[in-house]
Amino acid sequence: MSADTTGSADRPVGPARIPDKPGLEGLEATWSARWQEDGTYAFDRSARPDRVFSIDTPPPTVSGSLHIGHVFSYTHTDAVARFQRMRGRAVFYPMGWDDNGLATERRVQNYFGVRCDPALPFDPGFLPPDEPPKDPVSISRPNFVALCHQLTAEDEQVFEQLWRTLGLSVDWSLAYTTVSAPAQRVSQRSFLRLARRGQVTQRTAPTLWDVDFRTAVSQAELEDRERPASYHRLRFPRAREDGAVDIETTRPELLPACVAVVAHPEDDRYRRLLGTEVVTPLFGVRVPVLAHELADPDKGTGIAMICTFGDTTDVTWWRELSLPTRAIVGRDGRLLPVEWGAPGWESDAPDRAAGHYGELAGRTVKQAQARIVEELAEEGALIGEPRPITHPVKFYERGERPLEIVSSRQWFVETLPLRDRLLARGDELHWHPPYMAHRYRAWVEGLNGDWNISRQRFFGVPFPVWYPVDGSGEAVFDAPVLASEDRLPVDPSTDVPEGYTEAQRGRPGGFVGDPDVMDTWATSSLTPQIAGGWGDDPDLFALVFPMNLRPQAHDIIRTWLFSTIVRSELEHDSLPWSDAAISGWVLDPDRKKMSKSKGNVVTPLPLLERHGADAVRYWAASGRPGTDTAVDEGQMKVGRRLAIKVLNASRFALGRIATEGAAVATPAMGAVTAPIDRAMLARLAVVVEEATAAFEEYDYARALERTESFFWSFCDDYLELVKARSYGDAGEPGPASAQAALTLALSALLRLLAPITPFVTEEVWSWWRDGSIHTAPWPTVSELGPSIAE
RNA sequence: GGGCGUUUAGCUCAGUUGGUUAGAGCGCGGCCUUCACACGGCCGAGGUCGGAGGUUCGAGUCCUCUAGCGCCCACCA
Repeated sequence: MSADTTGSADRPVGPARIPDKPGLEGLEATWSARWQEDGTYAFDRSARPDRVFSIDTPPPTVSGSLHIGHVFSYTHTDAVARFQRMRGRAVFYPMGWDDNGLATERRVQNYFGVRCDPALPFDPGFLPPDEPPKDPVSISRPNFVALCHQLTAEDEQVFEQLWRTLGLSVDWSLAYTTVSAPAQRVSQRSFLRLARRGQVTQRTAPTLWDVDFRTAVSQAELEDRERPASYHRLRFPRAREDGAVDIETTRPELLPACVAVVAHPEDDRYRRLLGTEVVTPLFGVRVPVLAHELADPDKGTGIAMICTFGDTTDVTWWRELSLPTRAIVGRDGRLLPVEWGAPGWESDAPDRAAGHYGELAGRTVKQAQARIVEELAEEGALIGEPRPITHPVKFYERGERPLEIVSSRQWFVETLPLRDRLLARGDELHWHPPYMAHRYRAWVEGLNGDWNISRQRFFGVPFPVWYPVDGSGEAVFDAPVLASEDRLPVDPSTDVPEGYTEAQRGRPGGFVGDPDVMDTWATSSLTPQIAGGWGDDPDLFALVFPMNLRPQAHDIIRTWLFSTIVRSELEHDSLPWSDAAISGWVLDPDRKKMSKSKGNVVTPLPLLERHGADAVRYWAASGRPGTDTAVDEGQMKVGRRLAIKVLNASRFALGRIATEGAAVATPAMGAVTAPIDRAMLARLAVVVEEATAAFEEYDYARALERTESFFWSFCDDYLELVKARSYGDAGEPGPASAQAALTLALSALLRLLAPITPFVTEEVWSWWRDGSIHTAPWPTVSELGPSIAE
């Protein structure tokens, strides 16, 4: 910065600092640099705990570009942070980057044209190709992870620059990333503590599985998509009696995995069949006819085939009816080989079963379905034509093919036993707006399984766990060796458990590392602990935790907000924060949801360049809490006009109240004598009260609306009157009262607007005041004069 | 199937315990370039507040029912 910023005492005061033609251009660069230099937003660690206001800032995923939705919700948080800071709070406002996880892997794959092959050895001299080649280059896991770190570091620079341009008042010295060593340490420490208390356990269980990414996913990452399907009516002969039952299914390819059929206990059509057996067509497998409440008499023929596993209902039936497992879908989504006649695969006609199944094995489920329908038709087991329907199918939210359910070994956080406690925490949390609490409650009440935190991926926080290898070379998964907390973070693929040497890796009598990484939410759910230095900086953590505010958008209530409450409940027996402020979505100008596939994503940088940060912030702050808001350049133009008005009105007002070469003095109490001035200040006092109350409830939009409304009438009416009075019209009160009132009003108005439009208000403040407006005290009614409050 | 939100001027939205002729901005029409502001100012037209019923002296605001839109959740036979 130039010399005039080095010390306020040397700067000229009064009107000399006011430019002749004030403008908005360049304010972002000037003031963001100045704030950084002055440490304007630095967290004061010496503050008493009750003076701290801590914010659990959402760490944006850096694998991709920021879109306007980020600008929208981060502006809301920033406005609240600025208000609290001016209220005298020591604001703990960090920024995090979520660089951990599958999103980063995908970006690295596309950006560099590489693919991770964990079987390859590390290549210390590897350099990525200049241009992504047509066929991806296979590289080792350590090389792949290095590229992930490299690219996310570059992305983070770009993001930080955007946030500075937007004017976020974060303390950049507190920045963290979710894949950094400290974050991994926190994540692994929490995992180990849960594991030692039995709150995270490992088990082999039916797992939601994405066959393209070849990883488990959790319930929170599911979404339903409407997909076409067909009811196929299959005829199952009875095993010992004459007759048959017809069963409709949309997944005939799972017939070889059928382990039972099920009807509702009250369904008279099937009651007499309960306890008997039927035989699967083609495969000749005898399966029992069972009763279960979940069987819906109105769906299909009212009797359903239970397969391991076609959907989550199958899992429920399989578990509650204690059924055997006949798994046929592999991790790649293709049908596994099966030895018909072997234990578990008994058949009345094993050779025939093997013949039919031979047509299916190795095919994808889709191909297998087409083939088995032909076989069923040839056998005469398919009754009538398949009947097309449309129904909801579960997908991984990032996936392209329907999820399968495969049995696999995974780590689970035991969330189901916590349900009641989690509901109580949801009631305890202050939601803004309050109705957002319903989404959390609906989610917790609908939980149907524990939280699977294992992912069969590469870039993420590894499990700090090894397994002994027995004499025959098999890993003993039931006897995990947990890392000790004092050596975290560890990577079990390169670090060695205590008591072993690297030479024993993978050898009989030796050990193997857990190959998986944690779900990205397993780490993101610890952002209050990561940002607060849990375990590493106990004084800081005690100061900031539990945090005051979790700001986030409503789409991740079931993931981030929920999982953060789970972790805090298990680790600290408390809420992680007292308040949650939930932002809406940004819609495109036609009020459609933005998505990459639709190509309607709006990027913020051109808008910031065109309208200025204050204007974009104004648009964002006009969107009420929790309300979906359309991108509206018209609103940004209004914001820009407001910012320009602030410049010009302030220039005019300061020209009236300052004298050449002298500072603008704070008016003496009682200096405002004229009724018109007192009336204006009285109205302003109401605005101060309303804006303060609104901000305290995180309603930045109401605060802005009240302030802005007053500001325009102040300009249009009051300033015009002052103009007339100052020009010496007869019979008007003298200028002293007007000058005092102008001073008080301008000062208060600038501070009321400062959380929303930080650049222009700081600029004007600098014309006549020392120090930053953003650390100036929030306006009060009493400062406007002793009698105004009445 | 259950739940939440929303419906006010052509458009985007305010309207906080029910109270005089329902507000703003954009857009539209008109006027104004003299000393804060043309990246501007001023003036104007424009709404039976989704629909039906109810409570009340009085309803955009409260209650019941109902319709449209959006979203969340739910076991996909």
